[in-house]
Amino acid sequence: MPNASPPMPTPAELEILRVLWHRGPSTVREVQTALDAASTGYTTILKQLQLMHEKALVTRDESRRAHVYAAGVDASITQRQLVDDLVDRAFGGATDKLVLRALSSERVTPEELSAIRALLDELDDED
Amino acid sequence: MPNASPPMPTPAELEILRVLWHRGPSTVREVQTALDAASTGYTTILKQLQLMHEKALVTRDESRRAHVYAAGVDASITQRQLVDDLVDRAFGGATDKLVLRALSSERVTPEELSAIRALLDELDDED
DNA sequence: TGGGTTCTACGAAACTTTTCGTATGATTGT
DNA sequence: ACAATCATACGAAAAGTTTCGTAGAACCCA
Repeated sequence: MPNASPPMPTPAELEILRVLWHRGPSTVREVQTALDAASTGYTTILKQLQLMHEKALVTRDESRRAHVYAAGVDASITQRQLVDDLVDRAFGGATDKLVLRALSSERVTPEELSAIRALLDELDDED
Repeated sequence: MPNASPPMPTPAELEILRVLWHRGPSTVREVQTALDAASTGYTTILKQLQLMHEKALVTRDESRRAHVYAAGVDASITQRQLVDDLVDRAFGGATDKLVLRALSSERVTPEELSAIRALLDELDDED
């Protein structure tokens, strides 16, 4: 049911959003332990979530003592925004340039290539 | 001939790099006028380029009075880094997820889809 | 030659982001 | 009931980014 207006998440905020997207509504403690190595202090995460709440990037359930935070923005919408933003900033708006750059990375597996080919076929069928 | 170690460019730095990648070696004035609307002050761009020089993101030719700056990092390498970074931060390392998200954007033209399909075919041939 | 123009260098303000210390209130277990 | 524990709130330091004002050197030209 999320939104449209909140600002783009910063890098640290995105880390937190990924946790919330993955595990669903969570307390500060849960987010902290989910963050690899938990190298960042507890109050850092707390403060981060409080700021994100002000920015409407997360919602907060205060009914229990340990407040429960949930993502306030869709993963799909946010990811789209981030991709579009990078397309504009680094590729001058040419989406295909970004895709080509991503695909020529050695980090792409054959399975991933298959998934992409399947999507291409779908897009063709639509038109 | 560029390199590997310089830090990732910030958003404002990326704007400048795009100008240098596009027009080649340029003076501060040329970069400024190339930047759309030239809304940012001259000394701002100058300072930006000086900082980028310290970071080795650009090289500088001081033989003439108006120093000539050139990109110190490859477009392809930098773009790859930025894409990989976004893949990690927003998609948990799954490159295909980013590609799918990019392709399902309404901003992709049929020509771009063709280019991507061509690359997929190339990648298949290699294996 | 002298005044206006165009540079660079330097420093610093204004913001944003990230981090954490400390205070304080709620909860728990013994 | 009391001490230890766990949570939030608040403030602010530390770090990074973006912006520009001002000073002074180099250049141009009437």
